[in-house]
Amino acid sequence: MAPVPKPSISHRLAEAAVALFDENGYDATTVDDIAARAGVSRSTFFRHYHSKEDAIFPDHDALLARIDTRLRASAADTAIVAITDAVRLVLAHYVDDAEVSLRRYRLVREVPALRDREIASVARYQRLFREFVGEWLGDSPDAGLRAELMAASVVAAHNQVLRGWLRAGGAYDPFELLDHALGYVIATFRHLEQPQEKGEQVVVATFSRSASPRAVMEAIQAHLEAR
Amino acid sequence: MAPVPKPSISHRLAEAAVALFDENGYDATTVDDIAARAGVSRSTFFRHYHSKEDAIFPDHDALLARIDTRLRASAADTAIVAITDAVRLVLAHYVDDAEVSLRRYRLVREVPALRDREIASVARYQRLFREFVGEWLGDSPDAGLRAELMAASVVAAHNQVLRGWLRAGGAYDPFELLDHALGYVIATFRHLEQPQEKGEQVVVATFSRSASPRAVMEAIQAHLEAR
DNA sequence: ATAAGTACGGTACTGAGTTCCGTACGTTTT
DNA sequence: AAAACGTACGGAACTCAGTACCGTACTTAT
Repeated sequence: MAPVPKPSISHRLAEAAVALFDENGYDATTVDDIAARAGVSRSTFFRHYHSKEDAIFPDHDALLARIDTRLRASAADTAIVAITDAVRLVLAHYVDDAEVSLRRYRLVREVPALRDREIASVARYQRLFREFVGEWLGDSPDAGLRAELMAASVVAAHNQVLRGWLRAGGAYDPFELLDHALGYVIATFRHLEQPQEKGEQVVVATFSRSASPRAVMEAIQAHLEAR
Repeated sequence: MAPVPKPSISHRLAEAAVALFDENGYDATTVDDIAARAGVSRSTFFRHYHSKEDAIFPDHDALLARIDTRLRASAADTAIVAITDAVRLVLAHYVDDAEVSLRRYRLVREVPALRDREIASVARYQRLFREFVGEWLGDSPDAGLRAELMAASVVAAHNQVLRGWLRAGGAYDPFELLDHALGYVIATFRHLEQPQEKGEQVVVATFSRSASPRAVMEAIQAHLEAR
């Protein structure tokens, strides 16, 4: 006999949860309702998901693990590539399941408890990036601060692109925007990281055309003294 | 008669909560315990705090309101000053009540529910900064992205300084470190904001001394075409 | 065939949070 | 002074999330 394509109980529970949340709202839906709709008992629900919220965020842990291995698999000189790849991995995770992502987005936007949960999840990604960047920067001066800023910026860039895509109903390909945003971030920190190797570079500055020669000279002098 | 210095019920409840959380842990402390210790009923607790967690974060709303008014009270050309002031306000709020902040930090670090709550609170500050910076930037290109990045960076800088201070047990004055971190952030974005007035500026670039003339020419051409 | 492991159902319990009612106290109105 | 009113608290009853425990069916290894 052809094996019946029996969907796993976890999937049935997740589907039941989303459907009921859509129909009746999050608060008005009890775990009993979800379990009943999925055709299982309440006990079974809590065996598959540790909480009612978990039924909507079933995959953050798995994705975090993938990000972690991706980051650890990179050499020091490809850290930026690794981070870019990792962020692209996260965005792809949403885009690949656009249907689910959009439904969840509408839900998360309305239910404070879910929004807080989402924010907490994002913080875990940020923490992962921070630790990775921290190791990458080693014990250079301000390494902790720079790691924090880079991680926050990378995550913020991703979130900005993702939110725009979600608000637009997933109507376009967000990866070019992501590359643009990440390029922005990388350019930002390249400016800051470059002074590290200043001895190897030509010092350059930008001035208004209207600036007086004297102001230009003062700025150059200030810059030379500051390095 | 001299009026007895009767502490408000809210204060008594907060003190009772913190004391019990310290003694028996967060999960092992029930709302009944807190109310009993404060000498009131369970009903009264929930009239003063909407949840058990609220008893530890009694002041985020008030601080958010202060930040909001501080930001709105600033003109466009002093936006950076306003943000710096606002962040300093937040840090001061922790430093002024060092005792409470440190106790809460130890607690929040151990209880996942409280940690998530704290993260969610931070996100609200970030949202406030983002909206402010967004209005400040108007509809310049990439305004949304830049606002997101600036807000995230400012908050990250603050958190990095605050966490270091908390980990050190509040043993030093963190405001110089905050100024340093914020200076870092401001310098970062100053580099990026300058190209805004590109029409009024001389286009300049930085190259390695080892770069071939051909590579330099290609980069310049790419830049000119991109603007 | 027996033993062990796993997955599910069912029951009972704790505790957070809500709703509603009653009451005491102080303030205003007439 | 008496009545009307608003406010703050106590208390009871309720819903529901989450946990602990036990029993049972079904599968797999030995």
